[in-house]
Amino acid sequence: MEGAPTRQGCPFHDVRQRLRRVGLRPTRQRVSLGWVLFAKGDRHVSAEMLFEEAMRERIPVSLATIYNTLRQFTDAGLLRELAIDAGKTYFDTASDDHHHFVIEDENRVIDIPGREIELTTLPTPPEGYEIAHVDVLVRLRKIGG
Amino acid sequence: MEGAPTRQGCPFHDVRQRLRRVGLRPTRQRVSLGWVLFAKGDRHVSAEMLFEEAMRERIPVSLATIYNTLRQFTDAGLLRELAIDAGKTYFDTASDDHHHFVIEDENRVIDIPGREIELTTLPTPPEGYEIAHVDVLVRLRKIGG
DNA sequence: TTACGTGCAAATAATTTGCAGTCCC
DNA sequence: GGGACTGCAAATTATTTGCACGTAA
Repeated sequence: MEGAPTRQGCPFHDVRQRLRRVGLRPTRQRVSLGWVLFAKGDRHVSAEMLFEEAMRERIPVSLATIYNTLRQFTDAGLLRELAIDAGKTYFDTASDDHHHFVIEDENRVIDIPGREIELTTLPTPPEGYEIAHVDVLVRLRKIGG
Repeated sequence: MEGAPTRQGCPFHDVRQRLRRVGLRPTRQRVSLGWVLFAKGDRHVSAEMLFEEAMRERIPVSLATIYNTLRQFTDAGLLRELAIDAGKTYFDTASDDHHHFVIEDENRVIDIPGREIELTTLPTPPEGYEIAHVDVLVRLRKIGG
């Protein structure tokens, strides 16, 4: 287990691997965006937010490519679409099993660690359907607000 | 219980009352739309869906008014906005405490009777915030689909 | 009467798409 | 080299808004 030659620590390398594994060609833009999204733990981003972050990081990428990339990553299972409020789409780095606080009016999303919420019983799906995923959104408001 | 003089049964009358109670003038359009929305049990509609239904029912109303009315009803607490998929807004007749099945790809929403799902523990909100509402979305996919 | 509502069309916002040029394998 | 990818701008889709006219209190 020790001294193995794998270089897990290199985020760029990891991202390339990850992209290849899901069948996406690791291009400059995808690798850079993947690095922004995956190298810093869980993220919740909208296209606009990711675009601004990319600008700040001097990553040369167009807004259209941001949209396309977010969709491709989502289709590939690297991201999950978060339905927070209609009108704007958010994406969540797709770790298994956690839910979200959403702050009303502000557009902030905060992870709820998986264990802090628990469903006792899952409902029976209608005939011919199976459960793909369960989303729990806990909407918050400012006290006194 | 029997032969009481209240006329609970008259949907139009009920809707007028209801609108007045939340401070909305019971105009022709609002009463008609309220009737469509509230007289038939729980509903999940998008603006487009409500508009088409109104057309079928020969209710003279413009799409802009549908949007305005849905927003006004929501602000007044008669409806609740449902975050299903970004891109399109759905509204839910705001009964207390139930959750939703959402069928992937199709845009269908089905109520989960309140009792069929149960949260054991609610997570602790961050300092200064309180829980306004909990939404549970159970996403379904066709078996074998 | 008079402020509030409604309809229409134009405006805005978010996202997608077509196509010419660029880059990875 | 050749097909996959990107950027730009134009197109599409969902929703909101401004303003003249209609209508409930």
